[in-house]
Amino acid sequence: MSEKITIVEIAKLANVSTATVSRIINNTGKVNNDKRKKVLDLIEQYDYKPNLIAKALQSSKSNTVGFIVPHINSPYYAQLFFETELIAQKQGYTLMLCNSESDKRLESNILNAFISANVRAIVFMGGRLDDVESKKKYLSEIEEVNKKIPVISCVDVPNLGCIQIYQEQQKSSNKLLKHLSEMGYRDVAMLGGYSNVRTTIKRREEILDNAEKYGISIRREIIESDYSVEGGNIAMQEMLKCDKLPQAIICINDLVATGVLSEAYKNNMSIPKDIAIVGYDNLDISQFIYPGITTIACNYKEYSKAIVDAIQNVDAMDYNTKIAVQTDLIVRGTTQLEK
Amino acid sequence: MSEKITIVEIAKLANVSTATVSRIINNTGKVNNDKRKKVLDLIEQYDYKPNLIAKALQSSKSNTVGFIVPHINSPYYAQLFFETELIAQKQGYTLMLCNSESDKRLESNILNAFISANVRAIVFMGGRLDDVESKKKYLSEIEEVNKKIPVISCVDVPNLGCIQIYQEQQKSSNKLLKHLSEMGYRDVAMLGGYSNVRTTIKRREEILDNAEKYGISIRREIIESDYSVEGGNIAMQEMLKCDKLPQAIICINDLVATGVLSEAYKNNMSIPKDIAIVGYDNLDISQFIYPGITTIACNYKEYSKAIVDAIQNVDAMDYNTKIAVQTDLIVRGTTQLEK
DNA sequence: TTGAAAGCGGTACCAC
DNA sequence: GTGGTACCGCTTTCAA
Repeated sequence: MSEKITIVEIAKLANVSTATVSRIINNTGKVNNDKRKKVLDLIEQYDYKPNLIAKALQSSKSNTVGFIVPHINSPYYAQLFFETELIAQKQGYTLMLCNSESDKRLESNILNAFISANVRAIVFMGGRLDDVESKKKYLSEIEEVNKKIPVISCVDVPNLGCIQIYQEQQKSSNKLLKHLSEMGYRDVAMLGGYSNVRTTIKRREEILDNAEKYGISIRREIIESDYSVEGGNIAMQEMLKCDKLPQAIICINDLVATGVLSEAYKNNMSIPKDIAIVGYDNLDISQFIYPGITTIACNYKEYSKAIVDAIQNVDAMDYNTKIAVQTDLIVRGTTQLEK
Repeated sequence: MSEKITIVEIAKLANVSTATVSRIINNTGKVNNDKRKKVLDLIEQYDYKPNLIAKALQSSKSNTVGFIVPHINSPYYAQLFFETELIAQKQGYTLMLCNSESDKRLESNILNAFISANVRAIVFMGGRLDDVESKKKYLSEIEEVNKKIPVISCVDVPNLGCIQIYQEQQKSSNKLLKHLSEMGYRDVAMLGGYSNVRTTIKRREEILDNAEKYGISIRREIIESDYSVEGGNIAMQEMLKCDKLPQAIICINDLVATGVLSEAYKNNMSIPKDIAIVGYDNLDISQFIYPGITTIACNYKEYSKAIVDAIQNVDAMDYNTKIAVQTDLIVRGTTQLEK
């Protein structure tokens, strides 16, 4: 390994002090033009790169942001992370991503790593924060962390003292119900997700609370499942045992919807004639899998922008800032026959 | 924000030197038991966390590993990253993930960030390294980086002086051809991917070079596409314009295969009766989307393990170490009717 | 404009 | 066993 060159060497070679080199690199303070040129040349020549660790130590501020997601191999988190990283990168931030597996010990390790790494902010996407059973104690742990390092929660958690940025659900639920109603689906079931997950509860509530005014009746019994395609497969198998199938199924997300769709094909059903299917998130695949999944879309770009904005302005923001990112209904082939 | 407590404060409070506290924290050297207990109590009480930045500065070694992927929202990279992170985390590493978008400037920024952050190693997944047209100049830049920080390439690049870990393709290609032959598919087309991508070229070559001995003829013309479901949609639309369809299509990956399958459904085709479909990678979805995609599977766990092993033993490894991770054929409904 | 020097929070060598 | 202290690479104040 070749030795890394430091600011001291550059300074020596240029016959100036490290202070001057520092000024040149960071464009702070005035420096004689000849010296500037000489130093810049040397930097070029020796391919000098400032040691960000030293910089971070001295300024007690790094340009790193910590991300905790339950599973990055879930396309929803991947998409959101991806968009966020694109924006954050342009602002000079580097993101550290860790998978918590929603596991207490893992998450705790990650938090410590982030604190020790002096990250600018910690962004929490789902996981234990999304668990309605998470104890007061846990929430106050998060608040403790928030005292040292700004925490941004991507889940709407009541009474949690940190910045929260999450998806708006009400308007789009109404749009969805209106759409289903117009298409003539009156007997509708919900499927997938677990009843201890905040985001899931919220989605269900918005549907349940508003269905009546659109003349839609929602089946009381919800077949639960995890949030994967496989979950959709299994839940749909269960659903198919019903005496009378609903006219439409609202799935907890697009992956589950994909699984439901797939299982429907397996049983030679025609979509949406035999049954209509709806998802949430608007993953890439939802658009391209036949016949296209009708979905309540996450506005990934807006969401990511809000996150990065929060990271940048975190010091000026109130601990209890809540930001709801707009969502929208996207109608595709699983609810509406192509013309 | 509450002030972070440092080793100096702990030392003062315990009436010992920082050296002693350091010894206790790191379990290096002997320390009187009373003092140890006192210090440990203080650490607990004040929730002291050593500043990893300072540690990294002083040891000129961090526990961070840099990952560069073209798109984390590609499920293949997401899956591989996920598995790697799980293992790496257990070994005490934190991974930094950046999306290069295969863009020269972005990638360059990322590399600088990684170098400045003093990462233990840099893992390259695809991207520009996978571009067969990447200039000698680019490769020697990578080798330059490799002199400062160990680089691990997940692409098999001839004449590149760094550790390389990639998927074995030959055996599984033969297995695939054997399977297709046994199922009676003689007229086979390849679809998807671009001809400037090393991994793609390799996959195609292995098929082309071995088809004959299994009595299979591969169509000369390859319809290209990007590596997404949409790419599969579009390529399949093109394919359907053929006078005579092939009996089977080998797609460049599972996403493309999903797109092809979807387009086939759209055209009321029956799979695999009308046409058989094969993919690569074995994504989660391939198993659960009806009727299940036959695929050449990446062994994610083994692959990830090899990567983490390399990170740990990088200093002892030869610059030119090449490791081929085994792949395997998984037969599903797109080539074989369910019994 | 410029440089000397004091840290940032640890680690580790050396002396006691 | 233990403490003093130089040092990791950089920024920033202060004085010149």
